[in-house]
Amino acid sequence: MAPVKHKKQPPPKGSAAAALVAQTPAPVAARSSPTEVADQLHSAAIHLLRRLRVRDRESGIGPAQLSALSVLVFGGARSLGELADAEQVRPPTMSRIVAGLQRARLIRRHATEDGRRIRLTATEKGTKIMWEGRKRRVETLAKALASLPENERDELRQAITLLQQVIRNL
Amino acid sequence: MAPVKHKKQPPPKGSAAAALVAQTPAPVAARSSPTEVADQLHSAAIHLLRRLRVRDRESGIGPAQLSALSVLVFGGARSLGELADAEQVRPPTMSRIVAGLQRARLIRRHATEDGRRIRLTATEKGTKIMWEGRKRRVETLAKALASLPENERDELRQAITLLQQVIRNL
DNA sequence: CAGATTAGTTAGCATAGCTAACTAAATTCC
DNA sequence: GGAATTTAGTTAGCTATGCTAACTAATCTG
Repeated sequence: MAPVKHKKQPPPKGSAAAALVAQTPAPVAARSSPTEVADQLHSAAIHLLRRLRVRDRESGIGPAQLSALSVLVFGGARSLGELADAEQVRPPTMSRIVAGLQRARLIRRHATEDGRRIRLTATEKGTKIMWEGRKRRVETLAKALASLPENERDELRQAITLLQQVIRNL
Repeated sequence: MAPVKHKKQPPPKGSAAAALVAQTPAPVAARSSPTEVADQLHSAAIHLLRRLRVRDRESGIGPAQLSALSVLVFGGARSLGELADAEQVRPPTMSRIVAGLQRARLIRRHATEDGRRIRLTATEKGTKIMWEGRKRRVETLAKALASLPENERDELRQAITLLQQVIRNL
């Protein structure tokens, strides 16, 4: 990707690009206080997803629908309320997301014995699209990851395991 | 692409929470193929931000406004177009975000010699709110991070450095 | 100076988030 | 057994964010 050159600019007080990732106070002696790690982690997560989002758009499905669908595809069938919980979203929001997914024939609703609840499952089409989307996303990331030497990639994987623990404690 | 086997979880009887983080194949012999690392990283980033979003709502500012404001506060003044680039968003979108921020007195616009461009700066109020928001966010994360033993937290910090490189290569 | 380019805005559309208020089914309780 | 309560989902209506297309205004180029 080209680094978007602007013709002539009166330097806006410091390169715009520099501030992008370095949204943290000072790059001084790197310490591991929870606060610093938290800050950098938060920033990194934001920028990571912002980049990947671009690929996701190719699916033609909105991010919320995509994420909900992924739960159904990779996590299996569940009710609307459960899906809302999983996505940390209110029931009315999930209701609309589900309606959209159904309209696009990516999921199906089934009745259950409990007449209030509905069981949601991914369709063939939904499953297929999900896998393709994951493939695109992961391809992009994997390409960038491939430039790391194996041992560093291994460190990263190790750290992700820790990160998953941290997230569960959140 | 490695067709990693997924077993469909039969009954979603398990708490919805279970599937939240475990949207990845199997906790089998952990390997470090770019694909697997990419997949887990992507999933972890999504869930991390989803949790932190909750705290962000307390600021009463939307996520896009908050993110744009953070660039101005921590990265310094810049033009609307630059801000749009930084946020990976189209100019019309940024135009509206900026309008909202201005309406809330969190930023100010200034004329430049180039009559087409505007210079955006955070106000006192905007700066204050941003720091408070960052504090809340980071507090939440830091608390979770604090439950890690120091050496693991150090590993994590180390890995974030790698991650930042990866993101730049994205 | 005329035309092309660049910066931002306006209009109009879709998705996603929320709360409040509703319907319908199941459960509780007298 | 039937009324009251609780639970699951939907509908309505608001705001915020994303987009493209089409516009205005300023600058640059030839």
